[in-house]
Amino acid sequence: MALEHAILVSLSERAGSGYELARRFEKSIGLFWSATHQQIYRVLKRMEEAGWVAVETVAQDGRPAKKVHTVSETGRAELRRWLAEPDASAGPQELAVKLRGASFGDEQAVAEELSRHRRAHAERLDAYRQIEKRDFPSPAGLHGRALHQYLVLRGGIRAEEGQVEWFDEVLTALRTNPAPPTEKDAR
Amino acid sequence: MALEHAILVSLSERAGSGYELARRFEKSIGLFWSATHQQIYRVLKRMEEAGWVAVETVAQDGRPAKKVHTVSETGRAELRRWLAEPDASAGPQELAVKLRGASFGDEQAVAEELSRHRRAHAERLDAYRQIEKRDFPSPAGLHGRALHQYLVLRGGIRAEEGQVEWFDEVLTALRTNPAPPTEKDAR
DNA sequence: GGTTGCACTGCACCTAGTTGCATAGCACCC
DNA sequence: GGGTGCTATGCAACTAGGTGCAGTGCAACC
Repeated sequence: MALEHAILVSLSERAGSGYELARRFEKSIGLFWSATHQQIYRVLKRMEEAGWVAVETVAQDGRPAKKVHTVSETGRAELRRWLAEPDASAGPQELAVKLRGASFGDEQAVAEELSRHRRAHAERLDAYRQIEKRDFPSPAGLHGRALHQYLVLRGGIRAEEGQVEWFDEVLTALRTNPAPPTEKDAR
Repeated sequence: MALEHAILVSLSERAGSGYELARRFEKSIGLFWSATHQQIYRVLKRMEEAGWVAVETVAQDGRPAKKVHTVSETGRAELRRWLAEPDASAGPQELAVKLRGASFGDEQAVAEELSRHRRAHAERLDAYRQIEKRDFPSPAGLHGRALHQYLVLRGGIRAEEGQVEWFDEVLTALRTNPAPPTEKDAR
């Protein structure tokens, strides 16, 4: 599930402890991605060992000390790498994480990845529609098993339509309002 | 993921070997549910031990013998139980399996389960729309990080809209063309 | 006659992720 | 004085699922 990268995005937005991350994942990010504190602690440890994050223990009064994790330069590089890397098996959640993290890497590369996925979903949608035409030319009178199968197919069609429309909305918006050039680009 | 029940539905439609199931899951069912042959073999074994399926080894000429799995009365009972059982944590795939298998149990109970989920998705959609109104009152000029976050939220909204519309299509169709009464009901 | 591919089963190992529990101090309520 | 609940970390055990590999026998291709 590439939880590592979701955490990199979240920590890039704001440094935090495992506990804080767990709470963020319950809310904003967790609306479309769930992770228990256990999983987060384990992944954070792995990321620390890999040098993606730096850890600083911060004492607090009245509560246990927390370990604040900050993304290191190595981590930033890894995030940039992952953002630009094509991944045909990525699902909507992964793509949402990539989009959400696009400003920490190359927005244009993320747009291209989304464009590739748009094509794949459009093809699948087309395949579904052909099945619909072939197997259910007149769905009005269906009932029982055939109706159920038809309705499941309709669900697939609706899901793919929604996906494709979303990709179009995203790609249009990114083209209309691209990220401002960074200092690096300006040099 | 309740692979057991997806297999029960598939085997109820037609008895088959592990290999055949694996190929079905690549196609029709696998459009929205994937499973490797390994996982299927393991689950079939478990189901056999639980008495949900009966196994018959069928010799074939020119190819290895296959083990044809047939759903037993215990398995049919389990499927009926699962179909009627409310499950708040069920995702679209699980619900699609329930719908696809509805004719092997109580169609009305499945409709009620779908109706419950419709409500949950409608509530989540509402919550998303409020976030949209509050945090992005005028999205036209957004760019960079804020734009990315807005577009992810738009994805959530579109997904929930699509879900709710699908539930409505299904519930309307089931109400308009309900399953014909079974012999059991007629008694 | 050798390679490739398909049908069919299964073992062994690995990864990701969940659940249950433990610890520990403080705050707040009754 | 005791229960509940929050912040904060972590271990141990379990489940689900994927990957890699292996064997058998036939058919079809070149």
